[in-house]
Amino acid sequence: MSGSKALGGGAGSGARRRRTRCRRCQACMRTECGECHFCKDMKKFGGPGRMKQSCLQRQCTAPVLPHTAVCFACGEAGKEDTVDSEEEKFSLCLMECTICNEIIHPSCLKMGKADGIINDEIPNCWECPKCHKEGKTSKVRVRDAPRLACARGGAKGSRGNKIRNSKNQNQRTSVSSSSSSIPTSNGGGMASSGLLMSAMAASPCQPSRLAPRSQMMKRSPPAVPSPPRPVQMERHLVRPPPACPEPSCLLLDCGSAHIMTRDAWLRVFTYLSQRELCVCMRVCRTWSRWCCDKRLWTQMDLSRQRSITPPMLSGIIRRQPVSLNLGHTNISKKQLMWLINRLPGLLELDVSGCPWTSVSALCQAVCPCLKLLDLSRVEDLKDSHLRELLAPPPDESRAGRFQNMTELRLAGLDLTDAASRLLVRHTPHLTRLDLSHCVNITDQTVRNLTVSPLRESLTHINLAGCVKLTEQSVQLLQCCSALQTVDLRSCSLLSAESGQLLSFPFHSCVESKLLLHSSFDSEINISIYKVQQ
DNA sequence: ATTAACGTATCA
DNA sequence: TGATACGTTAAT
Repeated sequence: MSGSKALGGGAGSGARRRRTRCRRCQACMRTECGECHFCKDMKKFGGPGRMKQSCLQRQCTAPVLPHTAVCFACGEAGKEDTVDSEEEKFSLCLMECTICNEIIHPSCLKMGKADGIINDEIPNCWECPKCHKEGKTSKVRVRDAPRLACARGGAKGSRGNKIRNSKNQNQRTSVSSSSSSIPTSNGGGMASSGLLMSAMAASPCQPSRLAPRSQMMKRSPPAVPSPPRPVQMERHLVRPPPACPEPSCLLLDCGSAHIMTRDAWLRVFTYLSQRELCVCMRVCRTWSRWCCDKRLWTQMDLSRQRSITPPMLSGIIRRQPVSLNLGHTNISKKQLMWLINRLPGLLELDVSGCPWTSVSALCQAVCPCLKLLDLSRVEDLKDSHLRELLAPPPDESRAGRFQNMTELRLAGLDLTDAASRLLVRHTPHLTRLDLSHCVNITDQTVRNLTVSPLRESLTHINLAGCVKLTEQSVQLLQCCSALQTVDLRSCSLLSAESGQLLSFPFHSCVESKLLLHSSFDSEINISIYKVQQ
């Protein structure tokens, strides 16, 4: 059956309108990847065209009401473009209720608009005052979660179907995640709502109430107390915020705009820690939006968090970091897969100290942008796993999935010399390589690296604690023309003199330092640094 | 008329 | 329960 027949039983507004692309978000602006499951199904990519789904990289983050949508009360379209103030714009835009599906101008409501609960993640989406007053909120939240969540679809069919529908929705934003709801660390599927980042200690409020709307400078609690959180929280689609969160200024009680514009506030916010940003998010709805600006969250560090929770995951997606540290967490495979597939702009990922059973999620990920991957001390990571991770899938003759990686950290792994051949073959742009404390690698690894094109690109190499390395390695490293830093500390077979063999060949090298120190009486540690002016 | 793809039914 | 199929809607 089609979604068009999805009538709100007792909902009053009739057929639910199907949402459509905004055509403006980053996802909408992308071209089809041609590689994902859904692209491969498309006729244009040689598939049968049965699935009829959009490319996974092109999942709209802000699906809009169709432009044929009209107000249930007055029959007219959205008229927000005819006015200037935020307040008036809201009154005259079309809002779709996630519970009864009714689309209406808030100004056309007889009962007043202040008790509606706006869904910040999707344009023109709220729980209308009528439904809210009738107390439908929490019950519906559990059972009709799909519609609440993604503002698409949702026939009033059987309960089971509704749950499954939500899954379909979420699958659209993942490549191969087996779970659509936000996964819990134990692999379960329970999700929670909101932007909360409990990992960041402070919990930003869910700024979804209308009532404090005209008093945004005040730190005020929500005017309407939140309904008690249901035991099973809704599953929903997590969307990143727009690139420049609206509005552009704060409105004061008198109706004029506060002298500090969004851009000015954003400059102030750049001086705050992530913890402080979370506090600011509780001030008001506008600040909450502004503080979600991804420019404030380019780096997110959740390392050593005891558990990675669904709110943390949605918080990460909302902020779209460029650099993400998940080192030494208990993140599950499902969670990692869910995350990675929703962070198309991720450049740096740290999963050091996590179990390979979780990290193996990367084997199914599409992250062509990734520049830095830290796999140090990943539990049970072997050569074969590295091959699985770096090599292209067997059915494709194309390049590996980390072709553009420039920095790889493999410290403390149980790798052999075979691993270096994988690096040479599948990470051709590597400039920084950390193999420290890989105690099984030998001179052969250094030979493999230095006879390959990597010889020209490697600038930093860490071989500290590789106890099988001999002076041969030191000699081999001499032919690396771009090398700036070599760490050979704790290589117990190397003598102080062998360090001197490493004469840096580049002209820019003004000084090479040979640091000798001894952390253990029985061991000579050599560290050689090139110091550039 | 054509294309894209949403939302739900159904399969495995 | 995840994967797949497909009628139908929205845009052009």
